[in-house]
Amino acid sequence: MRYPFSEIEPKWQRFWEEQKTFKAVEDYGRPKYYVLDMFPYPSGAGLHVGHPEGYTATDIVCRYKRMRGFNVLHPMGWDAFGLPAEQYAVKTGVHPAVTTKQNIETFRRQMKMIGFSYDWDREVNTTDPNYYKWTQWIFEQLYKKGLAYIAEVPVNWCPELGTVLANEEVPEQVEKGFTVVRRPMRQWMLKITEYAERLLEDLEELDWTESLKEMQRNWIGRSVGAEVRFDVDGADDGITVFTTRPDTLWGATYMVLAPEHPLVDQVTTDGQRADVESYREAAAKKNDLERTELSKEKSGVFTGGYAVNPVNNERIPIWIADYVLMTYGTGAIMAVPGHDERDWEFARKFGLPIVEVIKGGNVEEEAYTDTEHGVAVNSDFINGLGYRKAFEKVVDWLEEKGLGRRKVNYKLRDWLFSRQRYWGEPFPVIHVKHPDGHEEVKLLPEDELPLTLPEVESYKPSGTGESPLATIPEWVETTDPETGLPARRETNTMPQWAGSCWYYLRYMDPYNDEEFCSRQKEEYWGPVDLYVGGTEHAVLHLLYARFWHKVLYDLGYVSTKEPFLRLVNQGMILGEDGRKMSKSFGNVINPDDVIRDYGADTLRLFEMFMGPLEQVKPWNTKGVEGVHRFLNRVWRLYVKDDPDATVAELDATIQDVEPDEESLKLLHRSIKKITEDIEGLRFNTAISQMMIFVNEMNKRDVRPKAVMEIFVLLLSPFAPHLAEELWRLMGNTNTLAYEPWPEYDPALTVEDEVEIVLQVNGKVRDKMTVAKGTSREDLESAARDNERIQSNLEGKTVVKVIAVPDKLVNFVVR
RNA sequence: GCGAAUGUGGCGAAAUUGGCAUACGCGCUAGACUUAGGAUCUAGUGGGCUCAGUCCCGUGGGGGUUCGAGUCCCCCCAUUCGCACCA
Repeated sequence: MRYPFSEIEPKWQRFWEEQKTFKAVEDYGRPKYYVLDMFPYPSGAGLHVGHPEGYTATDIVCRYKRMRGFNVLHPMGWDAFGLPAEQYAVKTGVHPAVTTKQNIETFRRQMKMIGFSYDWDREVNTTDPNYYKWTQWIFEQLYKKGLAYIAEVPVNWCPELGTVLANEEVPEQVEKGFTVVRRPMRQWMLKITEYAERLLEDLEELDWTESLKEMQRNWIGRSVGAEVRFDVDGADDGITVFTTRPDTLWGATYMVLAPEHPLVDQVTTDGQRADVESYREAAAKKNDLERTELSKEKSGVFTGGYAVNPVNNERIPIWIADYVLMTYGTGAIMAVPGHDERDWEFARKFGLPIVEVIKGGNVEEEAYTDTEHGVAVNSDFINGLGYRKAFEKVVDWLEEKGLGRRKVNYKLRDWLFSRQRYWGEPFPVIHVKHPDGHEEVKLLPEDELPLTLPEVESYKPSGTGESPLATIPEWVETTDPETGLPARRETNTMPQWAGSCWYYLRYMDPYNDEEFCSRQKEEYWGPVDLYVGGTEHAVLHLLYARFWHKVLYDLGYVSTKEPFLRLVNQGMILGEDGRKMSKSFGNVINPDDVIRDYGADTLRLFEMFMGPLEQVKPWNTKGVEGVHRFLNRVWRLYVKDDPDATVAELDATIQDVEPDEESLKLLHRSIKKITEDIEGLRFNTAISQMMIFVNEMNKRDVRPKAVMEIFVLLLSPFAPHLAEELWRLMGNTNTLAYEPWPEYDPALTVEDEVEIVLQVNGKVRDKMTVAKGTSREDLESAARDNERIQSNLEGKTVVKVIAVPDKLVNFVVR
């Protein structure tokens, strides 16, 4: 027999919705707790079982925190700009807003079916003009602060999609069979690099997993070194390189410029020009991916030019090679083949000299790069010094001579912030054409925002590399309201990341027409106390959002340096076959089916019971049945088993009696365990404890009502529908959502008697039960009286006795 | 190649500060109730043996520290994730 989940669940969902049980209201006197889920892109496929994993975890925490007296903010919304809806529009002509709306309705319906306690009155949608008005407004602040600029940059152009892609989007599209080529284009960029140091430093104070912080650190990629200038025939300013190993300057036997380096033309001699040109052309045709894929084999060409090594005035040849990237450092390096693996490979291939300047390895065999043990040789005034000292001495010397300076470099690059698409936020910008021919970028006045998306005939890319917006002259052509001069609107739109950079702020004050969020509300609700989402956003979304937050902080709009205090990545849920869930494997589990067959509470409970939240784990239908059996058992514990009953009645075993000692102890141990596990997000072990409680109570003929009532509260964050129903059954008239969370009595969580293990040489020989807190001495003498111990000690010499109260006694014998 | 994480029964997984390894669930075995069971309940379930014993082995492998190691230290191996010519 199954409990009637299909009646109970919709009933309580309706109740919560009608009563607005989970509406969050600013109540400035009460402590707040802000729990945030990464809002989804509402795809046409609907929710999959991966979504509810993190959402259930946060829902449990929210329901628990409410019972703990916190004013909980727990909102949901939609990251609804994006390529799939636009691609669909290109194919079918259906406006992306239409498909987006349908998809959102599906998502919302599915989420409500799982019983999540969101405050749906705070729902946000990044494609809503009332929302993106403020995305545009924040962009204007960035621009005014000098953090947004237009640059002609080589971009990843995808002809099939008719758009450029961000570096991080390239592999995904290439995998789908699209081609991606390099092509220079006018783009909006955001100066995230200006915040590199702070984005790195402030990671320290965050309660994020170490591996996540490490990913961000690697992405930012800080490295400390020096810039050094080399004199060059034909280049007045010489060539500046960045190096982290200025201590190896004496070993620099050649230089390498990136093929795109602006000085290549100047240093190239006529004799080498043809070779250099053809190499540069070949390099330009490759995208970043192809360049790295060919990394196994080094390539390059001699320019014919020479530079002078500033430390020893030796003439060294200048090469170009695509293993040097224009986008990092200065786009030029000094090559030290003796002590850099890449340079060593290159020197070997092209027969360039390799000089040892750090002692410790064999530079004929391989590059020696050990900075811990190596000692400088063949290096004039730093001979004999280790890395650190040599580094400092050389840099001091370079600075003194004006040949170089200390420098910190970052891998992080400025953020390519425009896309040639229709379905994104329009830039609130016009390009004013002045009579003298020059163009001026002007922001739209703030009171004219939002600049909404116009209707278009066709969603197809314009084909010129511009977005479909470029095909609507009546939208593009405008006049500057200030000067009356003709102007063009910006036809690029913002990338999908823009809307998700600040949505957590809008939830705090979603209907505000005057500001993106009132300062008072931000100070109350912010920062986010707990943020849960997938690892796929470990770097980009979280870095971009932190960047915007810091800018808003600098401008005085938000009160904290960081937006997300505690962050947890839930692990992916795999298919039953252990592979990633995918249509092509046919192993996708649909939450709707699970809810239909077993109910939402079962889905929630199983998602949490599978294992630790952060771990990757496979789905298992048998396991779903297992937790469903558990919930049925809970139901039977409380409800009279009467097939003819039309209304559920309390089971006769539940009696209003004084709880016995044993039940009380079980209850209080359970309260302790479950409370601590929720705080630590260890939902799987919290559920185990509930199972232990139920297994035990199942054996009883009499179940004290007071104990059984408290258990309902413990269960409620996990299986809220069932818990509400049982709560009502026990005579309560209101929702349990705001009942105080049960407290445990520490005295009832410890046993008065403990089992002591008796060991001889570390092997368990017997056990005995003694009063808790029995002293070492008493333990030892009791152990000596034990028969089995006596027989084991016979004929042996006791060398040592270890007695640990409440644990064990161990005799060490010879 | 670099960085991070993880390796425990047939499977998902537990195990405060080092102190009875395998809680809880799945699966499996046997039984009860049943016309029936893919319902429910009870018992059992790491491996081995000279098979009920005061036995031996056992947390990826090898060493070490300790009275005592899944847990601490060193060296390997495997898997997963991230980065990948970042000078």
